[in-house]
Amino acid sequence: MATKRPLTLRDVSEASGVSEMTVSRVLRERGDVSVATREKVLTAAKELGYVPNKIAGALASQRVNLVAVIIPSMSNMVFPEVMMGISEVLDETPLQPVVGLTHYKPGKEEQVLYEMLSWRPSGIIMAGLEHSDACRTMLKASGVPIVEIMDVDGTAVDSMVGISHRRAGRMMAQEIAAQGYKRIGFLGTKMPMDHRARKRFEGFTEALAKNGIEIADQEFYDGGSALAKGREMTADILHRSPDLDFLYYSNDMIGAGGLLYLLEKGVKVPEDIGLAGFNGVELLQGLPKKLTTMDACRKDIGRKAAQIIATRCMDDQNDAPQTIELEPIISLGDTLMRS
Amino acid sequence: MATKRPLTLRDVSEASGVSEMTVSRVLRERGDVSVATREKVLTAAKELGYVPNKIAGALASQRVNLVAVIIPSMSNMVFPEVMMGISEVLDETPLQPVVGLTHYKPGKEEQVLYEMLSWRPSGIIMAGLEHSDACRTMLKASGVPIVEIMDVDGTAVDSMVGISHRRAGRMMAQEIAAQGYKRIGFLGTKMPMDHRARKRFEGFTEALAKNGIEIADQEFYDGGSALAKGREMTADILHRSPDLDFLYYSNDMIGAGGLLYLLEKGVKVPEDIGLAGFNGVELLQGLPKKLTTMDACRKDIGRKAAQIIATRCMDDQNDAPQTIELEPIISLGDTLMRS
DNA sequence: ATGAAAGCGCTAACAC
DNA sequence: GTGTTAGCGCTTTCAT
Repeated sequence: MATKRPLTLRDVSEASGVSEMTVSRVLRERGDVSVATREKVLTAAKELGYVPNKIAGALASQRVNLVAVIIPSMSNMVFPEVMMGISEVLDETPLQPVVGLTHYKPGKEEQVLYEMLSWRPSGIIMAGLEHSDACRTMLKASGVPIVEIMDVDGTAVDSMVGISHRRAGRMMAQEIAAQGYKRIGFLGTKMPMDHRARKRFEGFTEALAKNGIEIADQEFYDGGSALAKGREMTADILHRSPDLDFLYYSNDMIGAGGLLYLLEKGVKVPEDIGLAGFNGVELLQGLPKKLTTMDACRKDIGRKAAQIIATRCMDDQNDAPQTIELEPIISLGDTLMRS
Repeated sequence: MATKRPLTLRDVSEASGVSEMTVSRVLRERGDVSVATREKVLTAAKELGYVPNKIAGALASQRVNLVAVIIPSMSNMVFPEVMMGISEVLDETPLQPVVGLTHYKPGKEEQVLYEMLSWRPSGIIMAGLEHSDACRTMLKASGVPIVEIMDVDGTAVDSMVGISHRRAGRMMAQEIAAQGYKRIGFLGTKMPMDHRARKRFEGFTEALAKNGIEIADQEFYDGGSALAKGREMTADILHRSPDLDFLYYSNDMIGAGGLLYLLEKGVKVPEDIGLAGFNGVELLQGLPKKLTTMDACRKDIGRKAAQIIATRCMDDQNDAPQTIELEPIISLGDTLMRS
């Protein structure tokens, strides 16, 4: 089987005896075409197995129905859910998401953005608000709608939709302080580039301070199975500070590990030690006790972001930049005492 | 801020006083260009914030360094790992992966493939061996290297790399029978389109039969949190068939749910009941007991598939189709007795 | 080492 | 309702 030249419109045109232009119209369902010619064209195209060349189409029409989605990672459960929200909305439009991963590295982010922009997407959805100057410049120069997602604690290039992680941290601290916990430990990741985790932590300590409480101890991890790390870190921090009465985890996975560990040890949760995580992952439904956590409205964020892009691209309404702040929802669970 | 026309090569050409052609050469690092002009061009390009238009570039050069990766889903931990293997290899080349999701629906698969082909990718990596006739036709007509991954029990359009799921099922059955378990239950998903799970089940029952054992009971689920479903299903099947002494789960997540449930109930695992799953997810590291499972070599599959595509695209060696069968590795864990 | 001309496969804009 | 013409922004090829 020789490597064959891919089929072109011209091939379909010749096979059907209709001009290239009309073939193009039929295939794009644009403009009026008589039923007879339409049939001829469709038949010819199908028989040949013709697949339109979007590269040429995009160049000619100056339109690419692609939305660049730039996120840190796909492996921690949080972004797949955002993606679902995005797809749900874009599926109703001719737009298609294309994702690029940054792995929380600013350098990679810049590179991925450049790469994406070189395909001239119709819109951009990007996680976070902190980007290099180069990124901001490219974004502004792109001339397409941009939505920064997940976070609203900062300044957006264009639109943003997310939650306030500072506020989320404060809310959880309030809840914990209100239940009378005093000796609080914080367990998180070692990622300096995870700005949202950082903001949560800042809000958390700030609200604790207002209640006259200081973080008693902290522990950070890096890589490996989060569930296993949650166990280890919990063991370590309690070994070092046995008098802790509450553990705040920066994500649900390590929280779940901690919970499993404490339960095995026979520690009474939440009486002896209270626990809380962040994110509301589906996994938690299957745990022996429901971990107290906070839902970051991930799917909703995806939906809202996609909606902004879609209306701006389709209706071509050059809308003003929007800011949508969603309310993180606390899920009390069974690992925090309730008065 | 008026919507600005995106920059073109011409803009850089004018700004630097160098012909478009030479600018193009500098930007692509092809052909000899004097250091002086090179500097001029680079400076101008950076100052303007020029981003090359790949659409035009691809059309002119008839080359698109994109590899289409078509997989069912990103949310069950198995494909993200395959993606890592793919990226790892493609990162060393000019090729870039672009993923499309089928959600285990043949109709969607066809649609996604068509969409992808219309961008004229340099290669295609596709999960599974069972595709509609339309898909096979498109694949063959595409004229680019194709690697079907995950499974080798069947016929590939071109190359394939994966494990034999039938064999994996047989291996686990052997192990279970060898340990003297007799009353075996199977718990899986309701997905008729998950051919690999089906093949594992077939191999499993076949090998059991050779040992004079028949599946004693089965249970299927559909949607929801896999961990929670694992609990429910385990409760249900044991309620119905209290005499079961082994449970084989079609994936590790429901297996983990079952394990957690049984441990809470005070059931002795693996003495009273043995347990096994499939896939070797990282999560398992944090469980109270290590679930017996089988590693499907997902990352390796990704790597090998990407290598095939890369060599065929780059070195342009029109290599013959390859078949690479990887060995699934059984991980004995603590939920199966060991003699 | 640099430039000019001719397309790549399609669609916008206009004829008819 | 259908066809013609002229590009889209690059790269290839060939001159210089």
